[in-house]
Amino acid sequence: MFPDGETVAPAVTAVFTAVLTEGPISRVALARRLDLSSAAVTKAARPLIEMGYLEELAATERTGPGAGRPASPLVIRADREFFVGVKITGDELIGVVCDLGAQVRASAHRRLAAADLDYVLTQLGELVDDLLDGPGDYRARTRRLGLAVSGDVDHSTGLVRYSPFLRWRDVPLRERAEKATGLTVTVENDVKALTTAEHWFGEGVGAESFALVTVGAGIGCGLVVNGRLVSGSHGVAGEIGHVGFDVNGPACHCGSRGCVEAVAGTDAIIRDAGLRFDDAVAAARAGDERVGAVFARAGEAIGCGIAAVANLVGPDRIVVSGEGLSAYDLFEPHIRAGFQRQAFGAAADCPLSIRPLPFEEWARGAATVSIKALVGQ
Amino acid sequence: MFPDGETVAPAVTAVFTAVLTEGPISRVALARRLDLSSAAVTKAARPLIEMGYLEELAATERTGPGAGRPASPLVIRADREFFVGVKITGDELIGVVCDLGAQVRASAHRRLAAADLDYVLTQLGELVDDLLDGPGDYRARTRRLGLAVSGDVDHSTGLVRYSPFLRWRDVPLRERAEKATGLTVTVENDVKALTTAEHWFGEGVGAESFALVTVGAGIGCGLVVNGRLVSGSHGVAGEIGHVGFDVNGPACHCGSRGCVEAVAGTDAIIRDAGLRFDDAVAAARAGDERVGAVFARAGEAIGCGIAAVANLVGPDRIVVSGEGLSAYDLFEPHIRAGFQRQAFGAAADCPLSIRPLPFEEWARGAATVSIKALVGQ
DNA sequence: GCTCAATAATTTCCTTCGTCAAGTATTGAT
DNA sequence: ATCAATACTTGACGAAGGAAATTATTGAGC
Repeated sequence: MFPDGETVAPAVTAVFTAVLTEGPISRVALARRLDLSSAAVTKAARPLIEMGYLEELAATERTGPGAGRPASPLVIRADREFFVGVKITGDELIGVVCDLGAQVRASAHRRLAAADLDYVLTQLGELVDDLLDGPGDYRARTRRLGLAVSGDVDHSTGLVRYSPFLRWRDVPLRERAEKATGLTVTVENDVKALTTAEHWFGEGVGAESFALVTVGAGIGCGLVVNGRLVSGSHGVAGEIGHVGFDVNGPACHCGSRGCVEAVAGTDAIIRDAGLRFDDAVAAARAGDERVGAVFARAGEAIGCGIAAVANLVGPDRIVVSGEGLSAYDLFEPHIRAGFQRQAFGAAADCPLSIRPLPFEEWARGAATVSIKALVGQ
Repeated sequence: MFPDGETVAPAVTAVFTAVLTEGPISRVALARRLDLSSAAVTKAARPLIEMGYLEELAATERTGPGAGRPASPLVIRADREFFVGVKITGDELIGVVCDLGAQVRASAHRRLAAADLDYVLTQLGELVDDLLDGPGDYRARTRRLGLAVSGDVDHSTGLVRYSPFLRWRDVPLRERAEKATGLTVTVENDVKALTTAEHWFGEGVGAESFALVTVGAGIGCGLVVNGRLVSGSHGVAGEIGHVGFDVNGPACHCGSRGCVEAVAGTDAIIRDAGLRFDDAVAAARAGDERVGAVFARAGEAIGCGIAAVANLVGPDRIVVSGEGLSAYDLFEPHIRAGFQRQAFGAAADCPLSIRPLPFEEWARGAATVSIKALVGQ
């Protein structure tokens, strides 16, 4: 962690993380929040301020009775350090530079003509150079790169065990990418990266448990329980797309029938509508009832899958997003209906945010993972 | 914790818990397991031995190369302290006395003529007295009572928020039961209690993540993720019974259709077989194909529900149990088939233990919760 | 303006916990 | 016997937080 890999006290990590995700926040508030003495917070904050990661904000408006010394809230110095995040897909690299507050400062992408490792690494190196040496002069203050890859990824070793889209097996991606870029690299599964981003910097802030559902070609889910990301012991977790919806439904590529993904994945919609995805969206928007019903059923299936998550782990809040939600307007009410139908008891009260995914969000997730690595988590 | 509520060092708790669940185990092995120095283990073990909770076993067979001082494994002194566990149902109290190793030493039960709190507490007091003052002389070495109740229970305050079967709402059960019995009381949801029992003393030992599925009138599920029990922020978690199975299936009491419970709960089987549950079991065993198909479909639905858990959280292992599994032979193959069908990728490799639930197991779960409370968790 | 109560932050001192490194204990092999 | 190997114990030390006193900064009341 931090400039030269020194280990730091737990309280320092805790304070940094809390300011990062919940700042600006005063020392007393931190002490309450983290169950520490205010003395401990003062001590933990000092080195962070000295290293330039935090700064004190001028006291602003008061909250309490009105008497007493006003708090001096701590905030991140967002431009203290920058982070590169790159999402690697089968045919494209999407890269961003984020500041410490996970705000996107620059972005770039490259089409990939192939998926073989050496070629991808060359392209990655060039993409990172483009980002860091372009306008903004980020190079000097950037040490870390986060990579987001779909599939089975061992975050702790940086090994890509298996990525179907890239057709990679047991690729030591961290090691190779560090050589190719000269940066300290962190590798994570793409959905988990996005989940972390949303948990630390998005709508999941402060949640003890949280779920992020991505809707697209596949339907996935990242899970935070008891404040920690769920990994799944066999490398499988969050496969909401293969929760059952209709035993008698259409065959799924997984071998079963009627999985959520077999009803609501992009391919399923193309199949049921008999149109390309964009055309189906257009038709439904134009009022085609038959195609509209396809989206309705798909949305309902997604909602039922989400309800399964709510029923099983009971998260504080759920965010639904993904490139499939470019057709947000067609899905949204049906996702909610499916969720309400299937959520049991108080699970139905779980707040559900449904919204399309901004471009670059996946790459921002990758950058977030490298911020998390800086903090040492 | 411990004789007089003193707080103890984290390492002491860790060592005690590890010996409890994984003993006999030597100090070096504990040090490796808990990522502590062997010196720390020595220091943590000492007070536990002095208080009589642990003892040293004579060194037995050797494992390594053969040279070197043999290890002296630490074990629990199971009879150091006893724990009462009582499962409270709408019409019965089932109580056990367990030793520190969660072995049942005595058991008793009482039918309940009503479910009103004062009456139940009176009966509870008498049941506890029967257990402690009967043969075995447990009274002197028993300080704790664990209570398992179905429904929404706040474990930390001992408040029963809502229990449908008992028709209790916001009952301060811990407080009242402590007055009625003179013991230190811990209250927990019944499925969570059973899950803890299995995680600490049963087939879940050593698992970082673990699921226990109970099959009966309702179908429930307890979940351990990252070593911690999952609570669910709205008091809902583990509602595997209301995972979707068949959109077009029979109406469920929850308002949806085709939930696992609506197909595989005891009531559903009675409905579909047109017979009382026991008669249906007999008919299926006698080869009645129509009734056999009812069990087959029910088992498959349960298997799909379990697969949803495996797909979403990827536990190290899953145990399926419950009073419904008195018809174990009829369910088992179909549960496995449904699971295999719906489990995605590596999730299908998750070990599945399916077995009927011994009588008293629920009460043993309640006792386990009080053991956990002793250890301070 | 001065004093006081209220709240925030800091300082100083101290306890606690766990590590390190050195030592003791107990074995099998030569 | 001696030695290597492994298990455990001891005592000195250091890092991390807590408690309580102290300083800082405000508004309210006079």
